[in-house]
Amino acid sequence: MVVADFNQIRRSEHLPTRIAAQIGREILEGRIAAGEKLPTEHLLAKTFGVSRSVVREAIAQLRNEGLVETRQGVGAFATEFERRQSLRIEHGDPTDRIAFHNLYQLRIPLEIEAAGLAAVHRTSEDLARLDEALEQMTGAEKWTEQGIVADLAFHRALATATQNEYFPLFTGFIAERISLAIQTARANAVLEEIVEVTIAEHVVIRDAVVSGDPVEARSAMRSHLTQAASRLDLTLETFRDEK
Amino acid sequence: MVVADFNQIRRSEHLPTRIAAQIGREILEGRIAAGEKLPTEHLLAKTFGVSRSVVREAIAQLRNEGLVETRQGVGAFATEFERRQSLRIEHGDPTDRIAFHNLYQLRIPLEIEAAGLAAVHRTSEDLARLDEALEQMTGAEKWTEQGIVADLAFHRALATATQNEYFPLFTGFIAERISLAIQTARANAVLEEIVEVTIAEHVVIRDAVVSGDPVEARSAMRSHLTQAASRLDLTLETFRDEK
DNA sequence: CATATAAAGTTATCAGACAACCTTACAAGG
DNA sequence: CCTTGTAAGGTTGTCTGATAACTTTATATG
Repeated sequence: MVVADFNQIRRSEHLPTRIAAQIGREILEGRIAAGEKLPTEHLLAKTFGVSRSVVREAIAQLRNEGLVETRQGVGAFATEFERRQSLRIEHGDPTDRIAFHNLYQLRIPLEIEAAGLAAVHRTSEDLARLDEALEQMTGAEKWTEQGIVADLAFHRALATATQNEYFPLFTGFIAERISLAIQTARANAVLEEIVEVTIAEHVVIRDAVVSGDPVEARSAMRSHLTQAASRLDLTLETFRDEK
Repeated sequence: MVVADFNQIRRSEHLPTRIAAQIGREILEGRIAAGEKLPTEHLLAKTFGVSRSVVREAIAQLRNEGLVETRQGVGAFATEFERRQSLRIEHGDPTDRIAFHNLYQLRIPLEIEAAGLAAVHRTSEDLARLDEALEQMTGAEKWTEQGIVADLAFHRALATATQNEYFPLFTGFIAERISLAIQTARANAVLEEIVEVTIAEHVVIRDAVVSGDPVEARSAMRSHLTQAASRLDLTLETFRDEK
């Protein structure tokens, strides 16, 4: 399919989404103050020139994002600042250096804790998954796609081994973001050269988990993350609590 | 349409949200495979015993959360694993003891890290917010609603002080869940008696943040969390990394 | 003055229709 | 055999109008 570029035909995308975006902008930029009541659905429908269904769907979307709250028989209100708690994270620019740094900063304590908990709670199935990921890592000729997948699998297996469902949820989300950013940054070239080192670090973590030593597992994970960070030219504060 | 049919969904709270939750569960638990097509809106409406509008809103919600994708004229599909980008967490049973424990377990490393980072990066505005929360905490006669709000505000201010947008996002989300669970558990009676102790713990954290000592801030937060956990009859493993 | 009741306004839900879009099948023509 | 046109059917997107549920406010009633 190598044809002329007809993609220019901007098919108007999802009406409710566009309207939700517009109303959301009004709120975020303060033209609709926090706590203030939005116009009624009827009025919004008329001003936007669409049906009430579309407006309703738009409002539902905003409510889902935590930007508005609706009360039947009363109206829709812009959510107060303090209560805006949506865990929705926009797919921002993957090359955003600061966002990347912040994500990594968040990841570190979670992964370290996960390593410690995994060392205590891991089952034999967990250990099998860890070894499987390590094998795939070793099998990968270079640090290509497969290596990245294996890396994700390793950390996911570790998070699962905590026996705490929230760890795979959170760390998986973060790790995926990070690895995506790395991929788009084309840092692969750099990584290819140090596969052996990376694998060695993972093996240390695995051994600690196997032997059931949480302190050692945490230490191994900490050093893995800091070294990986330095390979990515990240500068991070890391604290080690004495005694 | 005259007869009662109690097999259908009870109308206690927002219908679309509940249906979205149910369909979402079907997807997350694999009963609807990734990439598979969902039943048509008409069919879903009939099986749930609601109108198509409600089903549409439910699907819109799921689409918002990145769990389904819709294509006009074709259908709605469960999104492939790789493309799922949002963190979806069920509003589970607040009294679920295990979920509560797991949430707390996740919270600990995050809050500790946040305390350390806050000690390094806090601005004067951050410190003002911390003190404001502390004042409200002190002002509260008993550990009532107001005290809980102040507690949340304190931890939110601390997370904001990290200058890392992800910390308030994640910790705020978790903390709110936890406090909700506590409220519903009617543990207020217990808490009322130890307000002074709780406030004192917060003051120690604040002082460490003010003096810019990350290690001390972490230590203070750690002890606050572990003691709060013991007041809630939670047993947690905590690891302190030696040197 | 307190309480009950009515009225009006708003969101929630329902029902049915048409529009826009996609897929498929099949016929027509090369 | 292959390509193209056409029709049909199914699905989501949008519209319209109505009813139910809920809240607030005003009014009447004792």
